[in-house]
Amino acid sequence: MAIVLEWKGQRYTADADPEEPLYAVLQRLGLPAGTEIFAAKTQEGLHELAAPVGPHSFFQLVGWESPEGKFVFWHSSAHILAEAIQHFWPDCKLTIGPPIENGFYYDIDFGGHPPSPADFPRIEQKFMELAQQPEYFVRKKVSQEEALRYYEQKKNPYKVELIRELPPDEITFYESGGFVDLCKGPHLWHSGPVRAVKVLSLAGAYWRGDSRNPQLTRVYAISFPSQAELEAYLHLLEEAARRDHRVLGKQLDLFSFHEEGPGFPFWHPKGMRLLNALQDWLRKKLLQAGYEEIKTPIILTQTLWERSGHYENYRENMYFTEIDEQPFAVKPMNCPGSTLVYRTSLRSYRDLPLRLFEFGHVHRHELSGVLTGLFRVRAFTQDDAHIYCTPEQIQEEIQALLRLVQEVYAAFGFQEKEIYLSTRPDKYIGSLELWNQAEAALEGALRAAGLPYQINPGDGAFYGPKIDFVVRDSLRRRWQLGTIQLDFSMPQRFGLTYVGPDGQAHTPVMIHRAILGSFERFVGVLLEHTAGELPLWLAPVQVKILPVSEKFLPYARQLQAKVLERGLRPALDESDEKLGKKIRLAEQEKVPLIWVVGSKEAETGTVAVRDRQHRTQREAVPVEEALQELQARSLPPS
RNA sequence: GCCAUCUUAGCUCAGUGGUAGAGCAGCUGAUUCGUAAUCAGCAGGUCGGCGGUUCGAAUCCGCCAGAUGGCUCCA
Repeated sequence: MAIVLEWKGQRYTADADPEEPLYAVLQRLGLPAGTEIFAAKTQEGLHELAAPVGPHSFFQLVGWESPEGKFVFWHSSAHILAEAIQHFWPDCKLTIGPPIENGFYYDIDFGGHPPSPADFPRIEQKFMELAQQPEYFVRKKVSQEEALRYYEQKKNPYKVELIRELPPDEITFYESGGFVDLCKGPHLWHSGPVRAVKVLSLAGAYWRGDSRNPQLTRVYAISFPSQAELEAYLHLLEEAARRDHRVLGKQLDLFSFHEEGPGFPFWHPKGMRLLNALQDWLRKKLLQAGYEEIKTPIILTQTLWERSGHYENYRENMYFTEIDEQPFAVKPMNCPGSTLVYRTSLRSYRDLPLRLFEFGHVHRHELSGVLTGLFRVRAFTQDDAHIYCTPEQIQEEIQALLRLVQEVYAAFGFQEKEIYLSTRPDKYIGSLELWNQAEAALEGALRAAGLPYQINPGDGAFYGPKIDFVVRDSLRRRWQLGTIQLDFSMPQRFGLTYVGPDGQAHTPVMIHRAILGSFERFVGVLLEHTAGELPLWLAPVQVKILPVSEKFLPYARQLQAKVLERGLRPALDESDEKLGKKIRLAEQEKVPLIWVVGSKEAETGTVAVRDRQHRTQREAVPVEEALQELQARSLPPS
């Protein structure tokens, strides 16, 4: 039977017996079976090299370069990891060990004696020993009884539980070396290409992801076809660590955290300069886009939250207090406050869409274990807005929003983004008709904007469908930022109405939306994205003025005043240090522009400009010219 | 909240049961300097907190807090 194989864009044809393993065909063609080629894709999915050719007539061969190739590679690596661990912990109970985006893990019940990081080297050593034998992965179909007997004898309740849930005639074991594991595959033909491994970390993980279940030890690791690739990956991790916003926040003196307020960021002067630059820019942009700004109180009566449904659904995450013996709550969201503003006048359809934004400071009692720098805090400022409109206006509003979101992300250099449309869940409120109309409006807007998106069926909120935005930063890490959510519930709960052309009261649709998400989190993302090299329009210190000696301080102060007059952000080094030291410090602060002033400059009314971005130095630039250049380059993207 | 690890001077970190250390930063003095660290001196710590073991604890044990990596969560 003739089959076609594709490898690296080349097509190969071969005569194959359906019974013979795929690797035999590849070997006949002289293709690097098992070394560079890890598996094949057919119409039915992934096909391992050791499996018979079967009825398929076309095979797309995959190796390290493809996500599927990595998937198989790391899946097999997980088995080897388990075998290595079992060598040192013979009584440990294996559960599951899948490949993930970067590497793989294995969840193991060590029965109270888990490994420690000190054990990683010997695990890695044993792993490599096993991988390089090499081990061949052999698939075995077993009956349910046989499978159960095997794991009951091993006293492994986890595998027993898994087996009971599998279709009885689809249970397979994989054997590699002396190691046997319940697994549906697919796997490498053999472990030969696994030439480097790193055990990364240990973590607790609940059995089946349920916090009521026993906690297992998750061992994270990653493997590569070469030592060089492992090293490149470790360098990437180092680079990510170097860009850690928590480290940069300290180095650049932007913000801090304290035991006295876990999860509550303290913003320092330079952090406020950055935060304000960001907010000033976005505020202007929103006003231009037809929004109006509001501000609503931080503390509101508990009855308000009961009415909004937050008390019912979100109580655990709220902070409560008491005023004049009445129960109050600290707002975890801004929407109820916004609806109170909406209700202060009788709204006409002519007033809609009404776009109200609020840089709202919200407090949420996040679990202590999830707090992470600025990424996950207990108090943050959302770039929140609520748009009240008629159902007919949804699509146009969403289209305008999509344009706005694109513009905002582009301003920070986030080129790659992913968009997710989440649709009606099983439990929902509102009429089916309204849902269909809303989903069609969201999808229509995405289509009209020509934006690629993925659908998360059933992942919408109970009160409406939503669109989420995920950007990729300069290290290609993903960050969820903005969200657009339609809400049919809140307008009803708060009795919001508008008078239609028919003179009757109608219920408006509410669109909740955040573009940056929260300013705190966004600053964190931005710091990691830029490695702290903030663009001039955001830099806390745009220009640092360095007098060559104290004699030129008066001239330097004049310059500082001129920069301040233009609403820009200077800093002045008044220390009694030599110029070299001042330059060094300013460069470590990642200040975009440095003005050096000494006798020449003071006498001629000039500055010497040192430019970090262009790595240039220019002497004797007239002050006015330098100021104009600074101002021009500090303009935010429009 | 759960699991693991960590917490020493403002910062970065040494210090494995026997008198708390370094570099940077800070202060004082000298120096007045031209594009990535001037020199000298000084000061700075109930070793996260509380309790225990011990003749003796930064070091060993327990509890608490905070942080880090995960899990669960993120309406």
